[in-house]
Amino acid sequence: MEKDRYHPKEIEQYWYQKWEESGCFRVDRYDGEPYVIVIPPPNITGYLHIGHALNNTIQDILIRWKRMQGFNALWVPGTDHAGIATQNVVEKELMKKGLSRESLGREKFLKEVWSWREKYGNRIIEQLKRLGASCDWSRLRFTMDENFSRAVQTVFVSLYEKGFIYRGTRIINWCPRCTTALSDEEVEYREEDGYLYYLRYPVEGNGFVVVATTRPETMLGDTAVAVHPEDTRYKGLIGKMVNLPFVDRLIPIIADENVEREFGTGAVKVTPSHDPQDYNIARRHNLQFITVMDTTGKMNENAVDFAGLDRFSCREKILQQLQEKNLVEKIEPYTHRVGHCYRCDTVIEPYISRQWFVKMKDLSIPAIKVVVDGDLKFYPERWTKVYLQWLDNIQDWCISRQIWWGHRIPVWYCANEKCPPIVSIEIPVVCPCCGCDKIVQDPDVLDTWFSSWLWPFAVFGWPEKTKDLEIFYPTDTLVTAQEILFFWVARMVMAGFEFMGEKPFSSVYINGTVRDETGRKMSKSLGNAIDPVEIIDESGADSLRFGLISLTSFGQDVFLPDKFYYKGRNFLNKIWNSFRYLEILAEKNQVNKISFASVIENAKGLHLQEKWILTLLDQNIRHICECLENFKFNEASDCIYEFFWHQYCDWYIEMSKMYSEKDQYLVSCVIPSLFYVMEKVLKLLHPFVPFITEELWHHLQRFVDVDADFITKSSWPRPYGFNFEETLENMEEIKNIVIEIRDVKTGFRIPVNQNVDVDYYGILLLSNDEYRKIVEFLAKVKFNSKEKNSIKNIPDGEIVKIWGNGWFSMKTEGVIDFEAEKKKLIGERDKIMKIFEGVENKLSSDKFLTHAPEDVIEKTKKLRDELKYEIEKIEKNLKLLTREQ
RNA sequence: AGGCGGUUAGCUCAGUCGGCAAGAGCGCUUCCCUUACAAGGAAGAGGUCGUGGGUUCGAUUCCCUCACCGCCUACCA
Repeated sequence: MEKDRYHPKEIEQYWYQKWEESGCFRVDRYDGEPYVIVIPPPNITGYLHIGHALNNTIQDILIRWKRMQGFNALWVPGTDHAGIATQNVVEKELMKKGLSRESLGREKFLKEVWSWREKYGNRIIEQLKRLGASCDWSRLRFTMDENFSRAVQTVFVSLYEKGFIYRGTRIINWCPRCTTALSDEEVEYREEDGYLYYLRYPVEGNGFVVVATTRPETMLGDTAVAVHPEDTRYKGLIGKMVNLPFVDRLIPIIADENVEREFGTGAVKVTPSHDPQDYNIARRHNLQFITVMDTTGKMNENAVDFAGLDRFSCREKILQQLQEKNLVEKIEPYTHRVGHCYRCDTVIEPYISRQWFVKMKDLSIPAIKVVVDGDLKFYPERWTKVYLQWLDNIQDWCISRQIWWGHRIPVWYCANEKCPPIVSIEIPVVCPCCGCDKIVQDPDVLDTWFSSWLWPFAVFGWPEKTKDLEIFYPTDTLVTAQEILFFWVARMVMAGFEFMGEKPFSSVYINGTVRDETGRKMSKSLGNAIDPVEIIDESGADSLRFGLISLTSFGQDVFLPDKFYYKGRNFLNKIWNSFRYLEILAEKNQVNKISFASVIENAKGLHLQEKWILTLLDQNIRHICECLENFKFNEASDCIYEFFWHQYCDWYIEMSKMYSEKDQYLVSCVIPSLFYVMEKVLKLLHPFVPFITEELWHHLQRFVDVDADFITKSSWPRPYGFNFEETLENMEEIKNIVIEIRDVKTGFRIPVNQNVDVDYYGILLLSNDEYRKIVEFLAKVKFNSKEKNSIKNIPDGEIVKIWGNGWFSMKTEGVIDFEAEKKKLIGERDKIMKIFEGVENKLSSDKFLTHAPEDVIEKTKKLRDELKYEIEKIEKNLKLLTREQ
């Protein structure tokens, strides 16, 4: 261990491999209390992005912590087949080779996808390993595994038989690029600048009715014009017919209460096949449904002269021709929300189509109840409301997708159209209704989320009644991102109750979203992403993890600055080097086997600094535990950071340097204490920075008997019960006087390191030999006790400082800049004076004294005294400065 | 249109169940390559805690108003 700088690269690789080889994360027992997390399965097309890094670091912290606490801690990993996304990726690959999905045909295409998956599907899994994720990889699952397919089929059939799944012709969201239906959740709405076009429709007989629309091309499919029944402007028109331009179709003017009188002209064109509201109007009024586009967004034969045009070119052309016919009243700029496909960003087309749906209302009931009853909790709590709101307004779920990659819908249709669909897990040979063998399977596959929602139990083998399922379901904590609360979390809860009769997890921690400096979500497509893998390459996963955790508080979004991981990186280096110090110290003093037992036995005989650091350690252990229990990860990491760096390293380690080599106390108490605290800190840090702590754990074993061969398998620290409260105050005072002396040295250009003589009188702390020696060592001074009155004989060129009821003085280098010092002191005094006056006022107020609680009054009085003392001290120093004593 | 979050040091963020002389990391200033660590050490500078009200002995913290930023829901063509 010769390097003076921590190099994580080889170390991280080495230990991950060792952990896996040694089965550190594998759960192969069913005894003990389980603690289970199922991973939000990343897409097989995915790369690790910063959001994954945060999400999985949190899960890893929880699972490592629980594992060390002795739980039978299982983290189940896996990937999602991501139907549309994966199919798109593979199609793009094929395109490069001049091939297409259609040219290959279904079977060959699926073969291609599987082989793509074999090749790249575990890329993100490997990246998770680099992050340090301690999943049980022997349980790695994939949503297209055989057992998973079985689960999906079972669920489909079961819901169908219960009447929850039905097939219907509805208006759905259609992506003309992916040529598939999407669920409502898969559409992303964005504000876009468009136009509101006011079109004149000739009314049969005479005149026009003007309708406003953002999508003029849909007019070809209009089958009515609707107005509000109470709208006086149009009352006379209701029941009349309009002659629809281009298609030469007579359509009625109807009255419907859902028409907003204030919007546009108050008259709305009705296109039942291409608009959800119009669809509803049409059903109420028995209107005709005319589809004017094909599945790729091109106008079809119903669009007469416009057939074959893309929907957007058609828009232009129609406008042009309408203008030529003088049928455009006006065009207004208009900002509206346009739906886009969440996988390819193409503008969604509302489209009438026959699809499979799940009725969600009944399924949502237990999912609502469990949260209302408080048996399933969200952290932060505010997500409860979002979740419940969505469930309260839940709509039927469109689950069929017109793609090939995914779980094929287990439904067959008989050639005889009168026979009902055959819904079955097993592949049917003949139609059970008519007995003929002319049956074909539904060509569609199911929504990817129709498999994901089974994740918490399907990963354990459901519908088989496995031991895993029995022991590990329900799971404990789900850690996920806000954006899949509806897609996934809510649906998992519903599925959990429906198929397992029990909630799938009891806590849901929603981690914050990582955004860039403009507040946008970080994503690869936006090109604003920080690549976590690059950070791991450069500074190690531990740095990344620590930096992320310490920057993101309880479920709060974060704008990540670049170099955010420097905090972690520097911290690791500090840990590394402090450990090196311990090693060198132990070696120098020829200490091989360090036992802490005798130190504990003799704890009362310890010196101030040992009592102090051990007491602080216990306090911190308690606090960190509390933080973790409440998902306050940043508070926990900051707490260890502060304790380790600014107490242990800055003060305790420094104090250990005051002993000469092989000093009896150093060997028997100081070194054991140094190692004891180090051991506990490594354990406390392990969930956050697993690699470096594992590495050092093995160095530690040269000196200390530890409780496990891997730190990963060691036990979580508990406070021993050191409770030397009184040392805290003494140490604070020692620190304060050391800082004061250093300040004086710095102020008067004495090298902090230079040992100087300091005369003093009346400083109580220094009358204790032990304490005085500590101060002398840390501040690099030699104290000489003086008489009270000798303050009068201090020669020029020496600076005097008041401390407590006494003073100390030291020679300065060269000439003292009295004016500068005076200015500084006056500035300080005035600042404190202001605060003092405020406190005085408070204490002279009867209202304060009668209303405020006792302890606050006491505290305030104490503060006043301290401030008063500070002011007096500064004034005395001012006097001394000009030797006016 | 509703709902939710945010507004604290130059930057990124903590914090406060109301009682601090308001914190951290980075950045900045001065000094130091002191035998664990320059990815370091020592000493500093820097904020009237978004606006305006209210409650209170006391508000950065609680309530209301407004402003700005962001997110999520919603059938206004």
